[in-house]
Amino acid sequence: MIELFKILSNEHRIQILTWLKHPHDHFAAEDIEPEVKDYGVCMSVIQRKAGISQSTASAYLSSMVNCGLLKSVREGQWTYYKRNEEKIRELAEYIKGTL
Amino acid sequence: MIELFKILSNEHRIQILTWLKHPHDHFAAEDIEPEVKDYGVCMSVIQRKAGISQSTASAYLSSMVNCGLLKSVREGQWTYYKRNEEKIRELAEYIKGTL
DNA sequence: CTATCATATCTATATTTCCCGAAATATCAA
DNA sequence: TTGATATTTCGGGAAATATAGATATGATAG
Repeated sequence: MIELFKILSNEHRIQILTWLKHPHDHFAAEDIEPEVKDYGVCMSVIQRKAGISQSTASAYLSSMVNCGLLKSVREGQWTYYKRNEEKIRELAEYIKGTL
Repeated sequence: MIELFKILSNEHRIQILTWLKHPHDHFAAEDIEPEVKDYGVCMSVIQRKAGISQSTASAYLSSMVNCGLLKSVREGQWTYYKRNEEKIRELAEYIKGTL
């Protein structure tokens, strides 16, 4: 849980999380993998939009996957990221119930 | 909000917050100010229980007041701390709704 | 007034985080 | 194979944070 809060203590990471909540409101349609595949958005697209270096984007996104906030799928040379809604719900429950 | 997550990124501070949720389960009755006064628990008591230095306790608690998680009342030489339930509810709502 | 207790603040140092560029790796296409 | 693109890993400097000890302030008891 502590780890989760650390990850959320950064403007860019929060932003990425909210962008991915409604990808179609924030990314061009061609930058979002088809609903059927449910792949989300790939790193370079997120990186450009966030205005951070690729190494930083990579580190951010993998830390978000590690703590369970995001899920990723590698497809060829691309890695697609999308939210893990369950984890986010869990976090809200924890704050409401336990904290 | 970012600030809030930073504050929550620390084991001791999370612990203090949960202790203060049900003070009677975690502190001696005489260390809790009367319900009527609704003052909560004073710093030195929290500090001893947390096993941190006095200066650290002071910094933790005032940072928690600053970000709205706690409320404090100074009474003579003591400062009593209690939770700001509204802020905590707001946080859960933010995560559930906006994030 | 003096001593003492509770708290706040100041100073200093160790640790962590932020975030980049460069290099390495992976994949695909020609 | 060569080249282009996507991603990951490595190394590190700057900035922020953590946290202790020393000191200051303020209240209270004797």
